Amino acid sequence: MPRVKLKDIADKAGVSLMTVSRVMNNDPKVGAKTRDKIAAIAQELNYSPNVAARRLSSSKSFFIGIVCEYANANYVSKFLVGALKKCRTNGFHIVIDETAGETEKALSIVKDLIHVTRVDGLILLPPLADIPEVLSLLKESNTPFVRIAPDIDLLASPYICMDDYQAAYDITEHLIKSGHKRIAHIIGSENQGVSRLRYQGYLDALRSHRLLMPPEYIEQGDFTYKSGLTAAEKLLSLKEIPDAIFAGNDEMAAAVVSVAHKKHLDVPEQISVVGFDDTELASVVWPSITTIQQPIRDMAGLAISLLTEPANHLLDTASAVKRHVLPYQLCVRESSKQTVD
Amino acid sequence: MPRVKLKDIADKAGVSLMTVSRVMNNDPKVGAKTRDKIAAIAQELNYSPNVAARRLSSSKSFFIGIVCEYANANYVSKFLVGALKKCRTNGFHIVIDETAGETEKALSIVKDLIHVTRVDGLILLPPLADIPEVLSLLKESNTPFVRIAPDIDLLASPYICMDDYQAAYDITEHLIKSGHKRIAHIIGSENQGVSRLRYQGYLDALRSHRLLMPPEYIEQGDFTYKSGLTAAEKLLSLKEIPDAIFAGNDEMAAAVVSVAHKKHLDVPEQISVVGFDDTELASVVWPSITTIQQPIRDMAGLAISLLTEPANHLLDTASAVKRHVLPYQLCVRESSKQTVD
DNA sequence: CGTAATAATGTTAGCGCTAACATTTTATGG
DNA sequence: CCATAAAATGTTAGCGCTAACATTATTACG
Repeated sequence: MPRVKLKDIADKAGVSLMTVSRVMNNDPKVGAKTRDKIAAIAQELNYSPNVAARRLSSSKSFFIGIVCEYANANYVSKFLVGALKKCRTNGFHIVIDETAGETEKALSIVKDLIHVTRVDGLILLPPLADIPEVLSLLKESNTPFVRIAPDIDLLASPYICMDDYQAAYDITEHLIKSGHKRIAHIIGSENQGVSRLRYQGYLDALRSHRLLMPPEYIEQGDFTYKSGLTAAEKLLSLKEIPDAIFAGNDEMAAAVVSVAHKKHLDVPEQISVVGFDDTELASVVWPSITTIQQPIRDMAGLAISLLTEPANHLLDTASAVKRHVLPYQLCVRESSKQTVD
Repeated sequence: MPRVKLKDIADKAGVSLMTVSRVMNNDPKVGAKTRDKIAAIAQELNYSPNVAARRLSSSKSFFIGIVCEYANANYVSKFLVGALKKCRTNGFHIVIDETAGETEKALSIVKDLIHVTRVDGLILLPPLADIPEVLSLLKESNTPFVRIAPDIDLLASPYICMDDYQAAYDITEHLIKSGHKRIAHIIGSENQGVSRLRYQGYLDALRSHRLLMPPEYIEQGDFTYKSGLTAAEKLLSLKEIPDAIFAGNDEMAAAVVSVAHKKHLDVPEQISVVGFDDTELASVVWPSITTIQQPIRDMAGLAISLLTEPANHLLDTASAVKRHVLPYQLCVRESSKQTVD
């Protein structure tokens, strides 16, 4: 069964194949009736365009580049899966490259993607969304790009993120509503915007519930397990220890659980622990950790849509929607006490 | 700078573009001199074929399918990165699909990949490498495929794996050479071949060093953190506790560390702990866990090579090399005592 | 040396699609 | 009702490559 092509649809509709091509590419100058008729036939015949032919005759490459720091970081892999799925349905392909920790490499990678691979669009994953040189290169070269969770120059490009502030607020409130009164927080890396947002969400949730924590309930971490251990040691050595700890991410939360066990504190009976990000770690350890799930796959899908669906005119700076905030999810697991009311 | 194409090379070499095409496709009927000359020019001009054109005019799809259980499992993501990298250099593209736990879906996914996406080759990741129905479907349809770490029907296709037995032997020997005398083992899931191989490697290493462990030093786990906790609780409650524990994977090793801490045992001073797989977890926790690193990216690269490089004649059952064993690496980290000699 | 077989290279016609331009149809307005 | 603009559709050529067949150069051997 040879695949159905434009000609087949054209014959069936009694038009030229060019008209069909126009419909497929959302060219506005096709009559409404013809358009509907053709769309219906295409649907009926289950047409899908031949990417190779399209690529050959158009000036597009149908490649989307993804640049990240470490390609096997957990969130990168989730992102990849989401991106590949979306691409599969619309004929684009993914090229991924990583800086492997050397931030300077970002510039040459992006250059290569633009000039050699000739990507039609680019996605910058954190923390690469915040390199000024890369941003200006992309703007100069007129390459459409989308950033994920950027922290600087928010008008430079469309970007996709989640509401870290609100999520932190919610998870703190979850602790409060479960009856906790002494809630500590371990802040993430100082130089990352999300750490501030999560901290602020925590503070504001407490304030709305008229709770006030002593300053020693706030520890500074850096998103690593080890920093979580240090912070937890301090928090759990206070005269009056917290009855809940909100760690800035899952790594640190896992460390808190580990220290609590060492001190023979039962989680969650004696102390609740919550994290952030819903990494693999959070569901793998025991007790599994209550956390905030970022919609990574959806972010990826949206990023690809923005770059590949012509309706989005990414380069039309004036009209394009810049900010896309996706919903998160609170995953209540075993590490936090359930509401008792 | 428009890309160099076959015609450019042909002109420069004074031959027809067809001859150049033949050289590019390793067609044997090209004279040796011409072949070398053309190859040199292609190299010089830095030619790379236009995949779209190739795809359009040949009968190949230049798609490789990857089927896995959970696309965001850690090893899958590493595999993907390796595969994408290799594909980038040879013009193939990846389509990934997942069964999401429903093994029955594997069959329909594979069917779809073969008949709708029309992949040129397929990669089955564990545990999907061991579904008899899928294997027979693939054989019937004459689709080249490669399996990663299969456990059944080893002649059904080429496959790529590492030497789990030898790696287990090595890591056990690492413990012995560091002066450990009482080494326990937590076996992985009963129904997975690798559990057996790792257990056997452990046993044989002990035997070569004339060590004998009491039967209570062997615990059965199932590769989960939780099963690791249970096993560790038992092992660390024995009258004479082990001075080292080799867990069948990192999840269980992390659980052992956690229980050891709870019992106020210092790792590695009082007890060494080693795992297997080198998952993210192993380097994230503290102390970081000594483990065996599987060469996942290389496996992916090799799998893609096997499927895409025509020299490999995968379908030529008689001649194809079936078994590819890739080297692993022992990653010595903080959780095991260093050799003192 | 000639002729048949074989090896090496060339020619032609598309693959399915889109850009660019050509043509036809429809709307607009005096 | 016709000229003119605008909208809708059609025609043509070619993107870079390969399959299939056509041709030419080389070798083998009686």
